[in-house]
Amino acid sequence: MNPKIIPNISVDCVVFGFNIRSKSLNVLLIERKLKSKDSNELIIDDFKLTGYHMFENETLDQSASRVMKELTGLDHLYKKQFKTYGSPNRLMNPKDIIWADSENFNLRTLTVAYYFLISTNDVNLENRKYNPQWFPILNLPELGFDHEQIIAEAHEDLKLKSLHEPLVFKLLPNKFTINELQNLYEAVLGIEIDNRNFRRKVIKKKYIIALNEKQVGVSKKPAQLYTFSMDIYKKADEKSYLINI
Amino acid sequence: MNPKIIPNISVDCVVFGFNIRSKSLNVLLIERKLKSKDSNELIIDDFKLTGYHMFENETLDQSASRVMKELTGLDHLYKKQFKTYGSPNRLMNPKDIIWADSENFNLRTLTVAYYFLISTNDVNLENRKYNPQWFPILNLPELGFDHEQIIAEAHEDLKLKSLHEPLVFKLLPNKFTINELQNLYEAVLGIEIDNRNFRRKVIKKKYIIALNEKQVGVSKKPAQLYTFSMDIYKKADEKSYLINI
DNA sequence: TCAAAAGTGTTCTTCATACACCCATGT
DNA sequence: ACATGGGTGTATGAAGAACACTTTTGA
Repeated sequence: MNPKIIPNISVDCVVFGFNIRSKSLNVLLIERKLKSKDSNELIIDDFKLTGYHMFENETLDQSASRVMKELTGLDHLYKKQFKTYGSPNRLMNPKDIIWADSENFNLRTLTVAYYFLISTNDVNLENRKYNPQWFPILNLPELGFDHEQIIAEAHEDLKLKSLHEPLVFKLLPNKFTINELQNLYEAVLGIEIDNRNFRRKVIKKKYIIALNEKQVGVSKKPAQLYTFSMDIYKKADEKSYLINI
Repeated sequence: MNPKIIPNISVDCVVFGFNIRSKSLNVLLIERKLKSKDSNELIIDDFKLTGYHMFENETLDQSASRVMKELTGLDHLYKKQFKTYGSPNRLMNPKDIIWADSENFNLRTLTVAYYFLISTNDVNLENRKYNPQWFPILNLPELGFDHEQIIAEAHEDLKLKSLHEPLVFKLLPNKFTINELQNLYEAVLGIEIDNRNFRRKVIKKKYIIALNEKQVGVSKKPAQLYTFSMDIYKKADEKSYLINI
């Protein structure tokens, strides 16, 4: 038996992936293509986020995880519900109307948006349904629906949260170098950071642990590897209430 | 013509009000009462947030503002959509089921939660429909549905945001004293702050402006009044990217 | 004159900031 | 040997943290 769909509620997933080599923060998108019935001409050819309708018997978090698993094959990723979009005219541009018509879905759909964090290293996108592709957040293609806005707001939330929670480690492999962490902060926040000051600050933290390991397979001086311990972080409970208004 | 209701989508409003005199952060609640059909005995007697179904032709923000206006008579208040609740069993305790039955509403309802910020000074709750009442956030009564959780998560979001945005001024009257601002921070964050250090820090900010006015009608030394200028705040654009992990 | 809250200074320590060169490694 | 990115130290100034008493006012 198929689960019953809730027709006017969907989830959309903004998947953020940090690429260590290109040092860029990326978003995972899928193609939205539609050919005209008569002329066989492409009348829609852009990209969109992955999403799907919610089922009757699942929570919002479960809906999001389900969509994500179908997209990447991965489970148990970090996810954050960050905003819900429900304007009656959020899907009112001509392409969106044609698309909704062809897919037979309700234009008065409310969508609950999540973002997911992952290291692009940890995903294999080959041979996946929907053919998902990474795009740098600073160089996104044309997007359908209100997905450009959704991505922008996800990014804002990610920035804010990154400043206070150890979120960014979800965007790195388990083992990482200090410079990779710095590149990540620079990509997420869109700022430049002084390397010496950054190292000093990071190395001082007890929950960032130097491993007895170095990078392998690099054609230069291999860097020291570190890991992040959530346990130690939680115990330390470094709630520094810096009122920063 | 009546607007058409979307039966499975609602908004709920957490109204935070700071009370200058009691120095406490409060939440606005309404009674949930139901009498048994036979015995005339109260079978439900607790409190809940205000909320209502969304209409077909409005945005989520409009729904929230509408509910809020009906509750307090006030318009154009600061509001923030912070989370959406959609678990299939979020309304599964016996009282909730009885209530839903009596009110004839769908238990599989997704609710989009907002919080509002206001100074209790600026609201007059007398003779309002629903008889709303303020409760200190540290001393809430028994709450129906999942509203205790919703309030807790609203408070968490408010705490986090208060550290980085000039949100708290929405909880004060236009003119306020330094000590009132300090009491507010203490109530919102649940911390104690050193008065001398706090004054020094606050007075240094250009967007906190000393007025040529003092408190009136107090039976002690009247305090200097200040106001917050959003314009100056925005221009200053003090985005100090203190990474605080 | 008293009660109540407003207002005020200093020291110490920590942390952010700015800045430029040598080092270790694989090729 | 060389190219590449890894790794290091110091000085200055700003701001946080700790701490107790005097002042002003209305009643």
